Amino acid sequence: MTLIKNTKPTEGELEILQVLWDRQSATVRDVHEELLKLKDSGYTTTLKLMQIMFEKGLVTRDSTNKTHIYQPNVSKEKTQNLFLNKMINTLFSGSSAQLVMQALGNHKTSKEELDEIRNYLNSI
Amino acid sequence: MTLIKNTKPTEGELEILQVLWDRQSATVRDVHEELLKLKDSGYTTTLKLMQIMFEKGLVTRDSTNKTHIYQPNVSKEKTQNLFLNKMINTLFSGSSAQLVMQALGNHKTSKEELDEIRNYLNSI
DNA sequence: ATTTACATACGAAATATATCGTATTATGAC
DNA sequence: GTCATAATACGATATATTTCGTATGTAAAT
Repeated sequence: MTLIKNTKPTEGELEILQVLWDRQSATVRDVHEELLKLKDSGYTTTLKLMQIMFEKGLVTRDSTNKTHIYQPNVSKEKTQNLFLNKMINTLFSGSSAQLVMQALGNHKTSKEELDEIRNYLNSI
Repeated sequence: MTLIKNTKPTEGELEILQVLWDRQSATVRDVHEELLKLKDSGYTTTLKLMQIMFEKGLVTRDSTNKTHIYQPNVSKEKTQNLFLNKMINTLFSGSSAQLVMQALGNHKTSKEELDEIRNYLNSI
């Protein structure tokens, strides 16, 4: 498969990326054990997914040793924006403000977080 | 199929729901014509999707006449929250504030919208 | 050297989703 | 009534994604 960037990761791929973003790098077993905390699945399932992600260019890996070591090859920020923009367009009529207010309104947000946002707003 | 609420709509289903939310109610042809502005696809594709959505309970329909009239059966707000929460959890470590700031930072947001958000923040 | 423990590779099945062709039916025009 | 038009129903195929079994390789322990 050709290395195509800006490809939207699937659900399963996102779960794996989460782990890689947290740890910087990890083996298939590392990732798999982390995923087991969330859901049941076989080891080879995780392996296969990570192999596919490698082919897609979503991750890199060091295969000098028997046990490969994987790293994310797309940034968390870029990926967040990819999904945010998609969502803003398909569910919020293209208005980020609408999304923001909806997000603030329905998820309990702490005073500290709200202050943080105010500061951020003023800095723009 | 059993009517299961709180089911996460698929991509295609979201596109259709968008149209229904805008218009309150619409025929398959109405929806299809709207979708054609976005992408190519056959009429029966749209039809089939809407039939499936009906079975899932995502939409209702009035079938007294030959041409059925469809209505959304899930609210836009509920659906927005479904996706927002999912996204906050899987991509923003559970922090809505993080999502909000990321959304404000990368999508161009107008002065007016920013003011609107400030007002909203103060009203909490 | 053989066994054991893990690792990768890879094909195939299972599942979810999207797409479309065709048969059938209803409606209105003639 | 017949024909043309347009709608639904439904099965089949296509595509994407996930899951797993099995073969195989490698390294360490015995």
